[in-house]
Amino acid sequence: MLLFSEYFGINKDQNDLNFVNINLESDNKLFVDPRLIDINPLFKNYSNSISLFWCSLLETRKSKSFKKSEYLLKGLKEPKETMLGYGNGRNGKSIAEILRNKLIYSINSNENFINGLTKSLSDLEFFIKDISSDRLSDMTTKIVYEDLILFTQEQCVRYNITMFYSLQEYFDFNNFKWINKRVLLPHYQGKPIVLIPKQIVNSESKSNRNLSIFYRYAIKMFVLFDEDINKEIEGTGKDGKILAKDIKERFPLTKDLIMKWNIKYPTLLIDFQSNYFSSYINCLSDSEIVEIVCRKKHDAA
DNA sequence: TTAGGCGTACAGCTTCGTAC
DNA sequence: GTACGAAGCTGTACGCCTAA
Repeated sequence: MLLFSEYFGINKDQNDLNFVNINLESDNKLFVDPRLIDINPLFKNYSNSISLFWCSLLETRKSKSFKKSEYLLKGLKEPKETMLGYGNGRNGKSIAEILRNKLIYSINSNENFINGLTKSLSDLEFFIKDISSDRLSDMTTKIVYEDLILFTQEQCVRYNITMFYSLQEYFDFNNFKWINKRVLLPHYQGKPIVLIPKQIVNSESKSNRNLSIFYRYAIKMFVLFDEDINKEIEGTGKDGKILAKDIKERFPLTKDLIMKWNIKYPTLLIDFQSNYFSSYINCLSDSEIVEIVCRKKHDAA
């Protein structure tokens, strides 16, 4: 294991660094979480960029501009330079290559998007199959890539790290275009590195539990009180009371189901995010980040 | 054929409800 | 008030599908 700080001669621990002190020799199972960006005022710029990008994507649906949708999504390739997520560097699959058509189809046909029941990019993971923490992280990273490059350059200046020019693609919000530009970045084995602020990353387990939490909330706060649905179910509780487990058995968790419930209960997602989910959105501690980055040491052994 | 990535099942822990 | 069982929550491991 070779940490970024070790390679570049920074004599500091994760607690003293503003960025994720990545392991340069393998993947770091950390994910950029757009919800952490939204709640942290330090990253207002990032949050604005994500909102703007998301609104533009929805706008292409209204104007039926499929080519523009394709254009916006084509730049959301896996950012290998961050070395976060699954399998960076070898067989990483980009959102642009695999899911572009599915995303465009969903945005144009899914009632949750058509009727404005989804408010942000992060909601994609609830309603579109094959979109989970990793791809959401990739998309978010690419949308705010210019800011991340600037952040990396600031850190390099602070710690006196030599940077080299490399060609990087990012979204230019002034002209609303993907552009390729030569930018200065630190290099490891000839490859550029982009640093990620430590306050916006989450762990694999925390990122992947969101759908389950939403499912449970929907049952507890909406489905259990839905007389139409309850007519179909035989309760196993005392005096035939319908329990959450009865609902779960009758309606196993799928993204299609979540999509249907969100249409059936139009306030479900808003209630969930404003009243309940906010308590689950916490950034990782320094020790948790270190544990995840160092865990790879054991996996690789 | 291999490995990444997602979905899901399950184990273990915590919380809640009921009976005494 | 306490003990015990049921239900709920969270983290993790595994299986399946798909792309390289």
